Amino acid sequence: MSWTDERIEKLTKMWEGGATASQIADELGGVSRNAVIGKAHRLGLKARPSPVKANEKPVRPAPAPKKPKPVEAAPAAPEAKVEAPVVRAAPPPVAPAPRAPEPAAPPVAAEDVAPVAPKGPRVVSVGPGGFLRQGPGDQQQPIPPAPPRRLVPAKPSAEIADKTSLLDLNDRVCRWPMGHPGEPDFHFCGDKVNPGFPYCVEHCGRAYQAQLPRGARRPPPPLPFGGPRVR
DNA sequence: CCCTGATTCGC
DNA sequence: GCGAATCAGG
Repeated sequence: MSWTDERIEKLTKMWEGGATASQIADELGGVSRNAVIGKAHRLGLKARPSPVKANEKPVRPAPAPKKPKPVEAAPAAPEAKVEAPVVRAAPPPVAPAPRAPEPAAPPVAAEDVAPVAPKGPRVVSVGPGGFLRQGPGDQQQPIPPAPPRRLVPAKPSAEIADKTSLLDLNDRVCRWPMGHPGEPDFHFCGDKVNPGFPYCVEHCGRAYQAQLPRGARRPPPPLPFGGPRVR
């Protein structure tokens, strides 16, 4: 298989959409996960939460037992890089994993994104689109989490006709997935986004409150309404 | 073990 | 440029 423009485009969109290399690989077909990653890097679109890359260590002493690297003389500058904790709204995956076995724990790792003071009285804020946000003690009857995977299409009629495909995604349309990738009628919501968010108002309502279904959820995600997701 | 992405390097 | 092999963390 060769990297045609179409395949590259699909790879790019899925990669940026948060799909894993494996998902992309067997979605494209004919390529391995490694091929996808390799291509992604060559395209210059790396930079995504890597499980391995989280901590940045200048470790490069003896990685290759079989393929030693000849010379690497680089006196590392004694610069301790302290990454400021980046606060961002937690985005559910654009392309839900069809193979994910458990409905539990979709995207947000609480310790990942919650350097926020859990103090304060009732906090009820209103998002740009008008949807309400719950405060810490404000455990409103939790709407069932409803992770993106078991959604029934909200618009039964507009299935094939004007569905928003992966390639139709842009910064102005809602990226909420409807159905499962790979299925014939899989598409995205496609409504106009709630400004500043990757989803429309309706799905913002789901995306940003579904994360505290369990009673144990103490810290509600920071949710800076100023500017999540810069892109 | 499974998964993930990153990197290397022969082709 | 490509991707298997490998590494390394979760």
